[in-house]
Amino acid sequence: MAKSAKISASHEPGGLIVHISGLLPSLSPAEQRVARLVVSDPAAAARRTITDLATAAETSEATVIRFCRSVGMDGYPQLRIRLAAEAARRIEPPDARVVGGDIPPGADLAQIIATIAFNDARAVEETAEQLDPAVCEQVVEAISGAGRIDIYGAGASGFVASDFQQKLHRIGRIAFYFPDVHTALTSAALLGRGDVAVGISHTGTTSDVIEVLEQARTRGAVTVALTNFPRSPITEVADFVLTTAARETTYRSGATASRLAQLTVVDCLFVGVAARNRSRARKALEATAEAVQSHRVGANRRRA
Amino acid sequence: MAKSAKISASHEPGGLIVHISGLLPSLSPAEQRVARLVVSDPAAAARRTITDLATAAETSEATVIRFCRSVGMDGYPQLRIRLAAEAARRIEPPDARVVGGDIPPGADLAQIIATIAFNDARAVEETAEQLDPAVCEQVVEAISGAGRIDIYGAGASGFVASDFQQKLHRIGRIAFYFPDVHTALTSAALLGRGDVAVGISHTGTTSDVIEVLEQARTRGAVTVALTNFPRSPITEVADFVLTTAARETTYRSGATASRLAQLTVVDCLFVGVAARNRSRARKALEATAEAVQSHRVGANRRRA
DNA sequence: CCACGGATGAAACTTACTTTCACCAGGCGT
DNA sequence: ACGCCTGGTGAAAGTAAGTTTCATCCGTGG
Repeated sequence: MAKSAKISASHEPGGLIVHISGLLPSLSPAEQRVARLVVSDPAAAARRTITDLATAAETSEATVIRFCRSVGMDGYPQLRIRLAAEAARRIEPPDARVVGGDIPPGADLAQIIATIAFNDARAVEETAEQLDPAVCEQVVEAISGAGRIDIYGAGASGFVASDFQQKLHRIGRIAFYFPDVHTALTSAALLGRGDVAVGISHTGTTSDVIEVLEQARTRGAVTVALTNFPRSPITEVADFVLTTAARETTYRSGATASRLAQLTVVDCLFVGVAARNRSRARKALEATAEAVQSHRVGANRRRA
Repeated sequence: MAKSAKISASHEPGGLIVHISGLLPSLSPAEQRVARLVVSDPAAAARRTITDLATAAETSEATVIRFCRSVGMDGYPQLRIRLAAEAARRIEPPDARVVGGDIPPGADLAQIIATIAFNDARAVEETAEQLDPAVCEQVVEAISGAGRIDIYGAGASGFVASDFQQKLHRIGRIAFYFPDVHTALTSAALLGRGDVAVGISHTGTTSDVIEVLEQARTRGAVTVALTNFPRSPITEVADFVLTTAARETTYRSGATASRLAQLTVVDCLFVGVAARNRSRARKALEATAEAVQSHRVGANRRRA
């Protein structure tokens, strides 16, 4: 009988499988049969019931239990769980993800999905990593104390601008979004010290947005730019620059990754502002949530 | 009736945890208590016995079993094993990241940013993982061959709907987005066989969107739902159901993670459709890009 | 107010797991 | 060679875990 079982069992380093095959020779014949089954296909073993496994190993349940104890487990259920975990962990490698930026012409949908998700998630993560908390802090402060917040964005960035406006509005801040240049310019002309103007442009070259931001600045408002390119023209008219980190390659997947990155930044600012005044923000949010409640039908329910 | 409903239950790719949190709202109160325990700490749950878990969730074993069945498992042992496997796979969080859904009151901006980005990125990844390529394929096919595509979405989901509309429009598909119920209903009434209607609702309970989708369906259009909850009412009026996997916790970070997830799905569909006819799509995209060129100022340049 | 249907837990029941124990085979001292 | 000991083993008993059934409760709508 393996006397060392107890000892090494408590340690049981690296993988459980490795551990088992290590002390395989020290096991009794019947236990070895069990061990071999387990080692050769941990996942399958995890799925079996003790009786099942015993039968497969041409032995009795009692021996399986003994085997469990021999390898340092409390009992069969524990072994089962450890086995499942082990098996799951070693399935990873065969994940041939399509990491390359572009999508090959012959790609099937599954590949497309994987690629897009990868890039999108990446854009979000990398954006967060390079965001300067200090700058964010200042922007949050400016917005928190602003008399009024104007948000500009054209085309795709317009959605983000609009989203930001809605968010701020929902927590009781006075925010506006202008889809067209003329009303935006008009509004910017009315800004003053203590107000904030936010300009969103992925490329940083959208003349409409730049123009409006410039106008706002000359009126004394704090200007904030959100763009992917830290040296683009829009940064020249902004007091604070926040950048996204989407590395769009082709037109193709196009705006989405950058959109997500922009939304993430907007969300950070929003939460930052909301966090400054929890109770007030919470109250406002609850009120707005309640307002749309009547437009919801009976919640999720069991299907037959 | 949503064909994919049953499938998605048995399909249940991606993460089991994600899957569970998706149908959390469709569970009964007692089952929800169990679900929350499981989701919040899968590894711990895997270690518990059914009686243990039941006690912790302040309910009976019977309810735990019911919960197992509700999420598509045969019984408790299977759940346990899957849970263990799942937990093992997500060895991810190496740093003391604030992975828990919520942001602590005292958090500073850097923490907030990290948390948001983490959750956002996660939502995107997990959404992609659980997306059923087969369903996507069918939706892409329907859209590719559609005479006309109507897209509905209210509030936050409206942005996504609008984004989708714009994307499809840019590659030459005839797509419409309606911000209000009445025009949407009017339009839906004019749909017919060969047309496609897409309804977007995070909760899946937005009555306006459901109503419009239903209308579209009775007119013979193919209906597609995009929601976070596979058993929500909207799925009952959809021929195809696509789900996102954002596990929003509190109001707080609120809509953003789900928004990103929705956009990702939309992007996948878009690319899928575009891929069906590369040259035509490329040409359309180039034309539209050129159109806005005059609104850009001299590209990125060195700062003084 | 009652009928209805879903949600729920107590208890009965089944299955899985664990322990006990008797048996067997081989080693070994006499 | 004979008993006697020892570790390995499975049958069976015992215990705990998981599953089903069913009566009850509670909110909903007629």
